[in-house]
Amino acid sequence: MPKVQAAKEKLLDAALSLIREKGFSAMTVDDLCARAGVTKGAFFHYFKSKDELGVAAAEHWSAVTGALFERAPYHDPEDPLDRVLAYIEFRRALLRGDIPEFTCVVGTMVQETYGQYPEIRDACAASIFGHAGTLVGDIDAAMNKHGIAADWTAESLAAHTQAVLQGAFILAKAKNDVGIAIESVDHLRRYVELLFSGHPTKEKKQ
Amino acid sequence: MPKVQAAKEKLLDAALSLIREKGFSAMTVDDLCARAGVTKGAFFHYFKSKDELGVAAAEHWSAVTGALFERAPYHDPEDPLDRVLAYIEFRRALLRGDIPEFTCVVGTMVQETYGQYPEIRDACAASIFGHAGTLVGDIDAAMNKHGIAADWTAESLAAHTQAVLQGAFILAKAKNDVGIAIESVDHLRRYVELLFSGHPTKEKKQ
DNA sequence: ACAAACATACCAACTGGTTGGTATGTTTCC
DNA sequence: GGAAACATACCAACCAGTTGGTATGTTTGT
Repeated sequence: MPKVQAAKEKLLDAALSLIREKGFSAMTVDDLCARAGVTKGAFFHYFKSKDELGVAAAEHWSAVTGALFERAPYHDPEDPLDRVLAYIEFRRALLRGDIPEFTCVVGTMVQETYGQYPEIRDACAASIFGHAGTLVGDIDAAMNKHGIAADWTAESLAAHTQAVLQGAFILAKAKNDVGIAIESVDHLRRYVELLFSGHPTKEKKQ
Repeated sequence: MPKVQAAKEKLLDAALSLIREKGFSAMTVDDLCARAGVTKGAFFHYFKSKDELGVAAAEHWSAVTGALFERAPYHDPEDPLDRVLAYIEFRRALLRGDIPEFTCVVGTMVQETYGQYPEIRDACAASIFGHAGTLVGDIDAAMNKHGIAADWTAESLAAHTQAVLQGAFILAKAKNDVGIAIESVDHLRRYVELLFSGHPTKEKKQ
């Protein structure tokens, strides 16, 4: 059982949960080590500084969520609009449990770091907009199929879905209640439905 | 003329700008005193703890923004839907300058404090949902006038506007660019228009 | 009217615990 | 046996909060 880099993985996982619970600034290196069950020596063996861990945590988050969304079932529908709506429904279904279980690590972290740690900010941006980018293909296909010529782009709608989700997390934290977040996601779904309603698909309807 | 409570006001104003710049946790009491131009003694004369300042800062933010929105011109239109759309346009117009100039203090603060300082969280919630509450009357009136019987409430739409704005701030911080926030507000405006389009007003149309 | 008593508004220096980070081991794997 | 993977011990700077003060009002008793 060689457990290569076991401490590093444990530290990164601990970082994700601690950032979700108390944010990046309030999370101390000692917190991190305690939760990971390693010592400070291990921490600074793998990370030159707390900032560097922040960047690594954002990248770790991208990897973890990337895998989750890649294997999620919302890609299955044949119709691209159905895939977009299934994505939103999937995000809605993820809103369960306590708040730190469903909120976004990089959304939380970027609020505290955008002005002070540009490298963390950029890693968070890569995570958020990288994920948004995975939606662009489906939105674009839906726009084409439904013959939509709009003053908005697939990219901007994809980004908007992330804005709604990030904002929903903030409202849930403030109200200490998931329900308010679910309602915003419902508004988002309704918005996408309205955007594409009244635009029959190219194939089915002339 | 020893300016009654001059230090307290300066400390609260300093808190608003510092929280917007670096968040609540990363802001130290020394930071606050330096920016306010007072000493630590003055700080602890007015606030028992940093937590208590957090609560006071949220309330101060409520007062400042409350006054701003109360005297804003978006209340002028006679049609309630026009007032709602004018509010969104007003929020859009506020998205100018550097990021700390337009982002939301309580939205930032609640992310870091919701799990550790329930009193700060509640003060932030009161600020956010108190402001959202000022929209409910207009939305309700618009729903009545346009004869809308929906599976959503005026309250939930009002909250959703705040979710979009909060999320837009996060995206702007991540991308270090206001533009992405403006695009989300445009999506929000389009959503409200779509919700009420196809529902002629009760008076004008039969 | 007036001073003693008290309250408010602040300041400078200090404290003990915490923080990110380092220096120097010891163990584990190939 | 040698390097990577940790652990132990420690430090200087920083942190929230305290102490003990001064200066300037305001209230009260007479």
